[in-house]
Amino acid sequence: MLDIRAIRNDPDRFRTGLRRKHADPALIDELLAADAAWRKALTESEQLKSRRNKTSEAIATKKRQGLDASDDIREMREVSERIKVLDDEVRQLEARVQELLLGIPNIPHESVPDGESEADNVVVRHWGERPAFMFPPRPHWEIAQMLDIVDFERAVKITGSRFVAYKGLGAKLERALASFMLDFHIERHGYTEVFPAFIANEESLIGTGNLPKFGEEMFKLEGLPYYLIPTAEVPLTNLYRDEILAASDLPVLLAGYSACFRSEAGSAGKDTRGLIRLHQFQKVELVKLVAPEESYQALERLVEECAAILEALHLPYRVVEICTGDLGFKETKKYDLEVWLPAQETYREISSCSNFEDFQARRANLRFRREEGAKPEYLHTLNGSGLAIGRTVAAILENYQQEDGSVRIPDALVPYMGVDVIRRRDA
RNA sequence: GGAGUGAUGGCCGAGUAGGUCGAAGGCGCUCGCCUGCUAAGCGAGUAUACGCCCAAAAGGCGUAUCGACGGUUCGAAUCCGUCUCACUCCGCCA
Repeated sequence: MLDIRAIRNDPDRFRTGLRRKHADPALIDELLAADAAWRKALTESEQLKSRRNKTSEAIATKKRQGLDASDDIREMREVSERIKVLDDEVRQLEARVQELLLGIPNIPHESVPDGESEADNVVVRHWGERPAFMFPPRPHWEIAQMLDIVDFERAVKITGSRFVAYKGLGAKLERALASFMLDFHIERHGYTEVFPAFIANEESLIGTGNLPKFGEEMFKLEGLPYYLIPTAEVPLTNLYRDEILAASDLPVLLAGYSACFRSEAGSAGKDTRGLIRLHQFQKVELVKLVAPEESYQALERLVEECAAILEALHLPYRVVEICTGDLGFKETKKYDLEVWLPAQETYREISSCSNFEDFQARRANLRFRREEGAKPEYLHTLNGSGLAIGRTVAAILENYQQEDGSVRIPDALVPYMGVDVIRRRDA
């Protein structure tokens, strides 16, 4: 949520920001109109209330002195009627302002490269060497099927398409990756592990910016104001909702493992095979709550922390800076980490690291005090996937595959797997 | 799921035959005094949000807030209704 006062003071800055993001700058004018109407009604109502308060006191005084106050009472009866009508109006206008405010996207940071679409994103750097195969590399779903570590067909019986069941060493690989990533971030980067609920209420989803605009992308529980979380970002960011932290509490660094549920996945008919695009996947998510002046440095650091996992697993990747046109609803700046998938000969997003500045903090009322007695200020929130586990499995299967169909386990993962290679049962 | 109790300021806790209650008192905190140091003691201060005035800060004015929403009333922390949450007991359960 943007700062309404900042918008009143300098609407052009926000119109420009929205234009850069290819959002409609007229949203600002609509908001300002509603805001002006709200303030007008509010002022009128408050003036009447002031009058009523004074007169009510006068009535009390008169009655105590045994004087007649019926004229005042008759008059205030009318004033109160008018107040009731006005307050209805005020409530509606205020709700309108709030609704508009919740629907306006965040504006890009000045450092974000301009661009129309995904095609204009900027590759910042590459890491690692792509494996050279002496045979045509197989796509990960073929490898998984050959090794019998993911059951694509049977899983459909349980729920439907776009769900899978990991089996045997595939299931263990999922589990190993989750443990490995969590341990890595906790031990090396100072995160605190949080194991959150996978169901969140509407307030939480408004807090992170998933509601009110993106309800269609989530699974909602029937008859309840609850949703399956689309990412652990939701519970982690909301953990301190409506709280005022001390400056000494910052930065808050949270690492959480969760299943993530996305109802939109697959609607475009892309990535119909394999582990890339599913209605449920697991992910280790990193969330940072930081002082405003530190958030951009924290973002760079976050990218490195997520990249460190890929490096530990020796998976080639590149870092992409997202341009203004491809930036999402709530972020001011975003980097994607894309891992190399040899069978598709392409880089695929495996992590997304964003700064939201105070956009989520306003919605979730996340504040801190610089010092005892100081006025509370909104803090800045960031998050990054560290990493998406299904896509990491896919990347390991494809990058570590061998000609006979077996897959080596990255050294860093061997202690967690207990084996250094996954072979076919009949091999 | 059943029964009951409760919800007041950073915390504890008064206040219900409706009016001068943003709300006693205590604790905590801040500043000052006192004190060889600490503690104690003494004094003063100590909520938040929003709107308006002001170029802005300082400041001033106003409104709202005693779980939430709605009602009664000229006027509600106090009366009525609905809801939410917390706690206790019982039942069920991994």
